[in-house]
Amino acid sequence: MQSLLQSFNPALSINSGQVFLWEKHGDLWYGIHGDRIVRFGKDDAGFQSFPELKSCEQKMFRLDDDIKAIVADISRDALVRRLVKAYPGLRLMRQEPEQCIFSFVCASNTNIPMIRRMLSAMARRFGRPVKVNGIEFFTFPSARSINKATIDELCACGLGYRAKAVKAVAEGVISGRLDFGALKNASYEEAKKELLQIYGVGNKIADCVLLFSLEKLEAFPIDIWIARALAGHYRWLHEKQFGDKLTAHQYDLLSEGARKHFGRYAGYAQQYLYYHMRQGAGKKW
DNA sequence: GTACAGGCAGTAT
DNA sequence: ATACTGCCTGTA
Repeated sequence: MQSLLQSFNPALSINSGQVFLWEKHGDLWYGIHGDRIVRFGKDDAGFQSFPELKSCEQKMFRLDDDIKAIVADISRDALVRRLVKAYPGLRLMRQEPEQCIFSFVCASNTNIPMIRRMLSAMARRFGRPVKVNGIEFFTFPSARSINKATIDELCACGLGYRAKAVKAVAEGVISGRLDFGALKNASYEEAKKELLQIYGVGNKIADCVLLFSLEKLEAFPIDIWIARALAGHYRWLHEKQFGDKLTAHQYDLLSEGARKHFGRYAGYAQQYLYYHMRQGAGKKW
């Protein structure tokens, strides 16, 4: 178990587009995890959360997963088998549902530096300041505090037209219409259907939330990069050839095909494919 | 200037 | 049902 934590490299997870609010100061990585700041370093530095929370790293880094069994399962695919070996520090992380859904609603039609900018601005404005090692951080704002903000205030965080969607998510959480506890217990299909009801949440964002925060490891989010990977390496999944843009039908077809092919841990496989596609592909950060 | 970036909802077929 | 289009904002 401990060796897994030691082999974790936050930079890989950030570049795999699953978390956005991690930054490196000196030799240490700091991350915003909901209402807490977490700190991660190699060896002696270990892991710490502020305020302290027992077993926080087990949860965050999914040390409760049977990673051996998962890797064995997804390694039935030859490409994934190769990538698992190539990127040993890459891990799927377990996020807090609220931070996760707000993050990915902001992620639509933009890029990682912009997402980071938006989320940081929201935290600075609506989060709580916390000093760790003399560095000031801001916790991720609660749905309640986001809901109290006006559309204009959210726009001032650089959200643009996404402000309306962020507000809709906050209202969903406050009203109880969006119940993450219930979604965790529901099946993948049921939970996805519920998420798709929320304004601003489509196929891709729903799958991200399901995979990263609602324990649906079969979820297989398909963005432009995964679509390219599927077109390049898994052409047989396609009914016919198509370009970069994904229609709803194509998304469903590919997503279901991928879940069938990669199995119940398809989401893990997706992380490796995504990271691989971004390698040397003109990253802008 | 303009193309583009990790989608979405609204509208037209 | 399926395809097309506009959209905030920042960068190359």
